[in-house]
Amino acid sequence: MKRAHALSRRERQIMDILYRSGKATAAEVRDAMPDAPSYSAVRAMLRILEEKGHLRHEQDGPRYVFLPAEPRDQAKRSALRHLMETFFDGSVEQTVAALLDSETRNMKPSELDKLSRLIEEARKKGV
Amino acid sequence: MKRAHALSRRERQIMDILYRSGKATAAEVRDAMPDAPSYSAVRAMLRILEEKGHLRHEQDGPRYVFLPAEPRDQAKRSALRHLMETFFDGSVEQTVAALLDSETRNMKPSELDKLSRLIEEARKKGV
DNA sequence: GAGGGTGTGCTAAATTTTTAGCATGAAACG
DNA sequence: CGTTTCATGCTAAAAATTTAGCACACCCTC
Repeated sequence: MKRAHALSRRERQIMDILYRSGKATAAEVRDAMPDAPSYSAVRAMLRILEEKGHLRHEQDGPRYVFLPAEPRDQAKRSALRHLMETFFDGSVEQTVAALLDSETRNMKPSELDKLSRLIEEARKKGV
Repeated sequence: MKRAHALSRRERQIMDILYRSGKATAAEVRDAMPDAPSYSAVRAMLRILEEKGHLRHEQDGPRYVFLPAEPRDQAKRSALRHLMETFFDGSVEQTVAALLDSETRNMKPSELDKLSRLIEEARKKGV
């Protein structure tokens, strides 16, 4: 995620698949696509993304397994920041509010407890 | 944000500018681009995005002002969900934790208070 | 050994995206 | 009024992206 808008449609899709799964073979990447082209088209795109420096490959037995070049933590941070700036005026509070607002129904009390704890810890750190 | 990977590089960039600012003229969209092409190239892209149904225009005096076709709240929700699924295994808790982790230094106690309140409200709603 | 399945490297063509310029109209200015 | 500036609609070409097929290699089974 070197620059927010450096990737094309299919490139973005492939990178998201890799971020979600951590790593994947070309066949796995292809299986994760709702609108998958041919196997060789997927491989060609993976090669291009590697040339561009967005991902790398490792040998896994007879085949390659692909991983994002950028550490996941870093990519997370960038993605979060970009989302906040695009939709929430850069505000953590607004972002969290939207998260809680849209997902409340699915959260257990224990999860809410955890969040409270996280906030307490953040309070200590911030002082 | 009809489908997570429907937009190309420049299309994505333009939609993000519109979501960020709410609405913009072609000149304003262009000014917001770090790597802006010509004015007429920007207008051409805006026209294409409108044909595809992603945005609409209104007359504002002598010029058009462009707005996302999708309500901002809806787009927010979609974007949040997509981010959570891509980077946080779909977990609100993990997402919030990452937010707090990376932004703690910038948050005032009053903002943390507000978050605590939000969680309390979420707790009530969820029961 | 032959055939089938799976994998890679590479190439080029098809397709999509992006770009910019032209023609025209309206408004502002001297 | 003439000129300049700003705006739109439109077109086509340049550029980028995406696609798929070929040649080859390796492995397994019969």
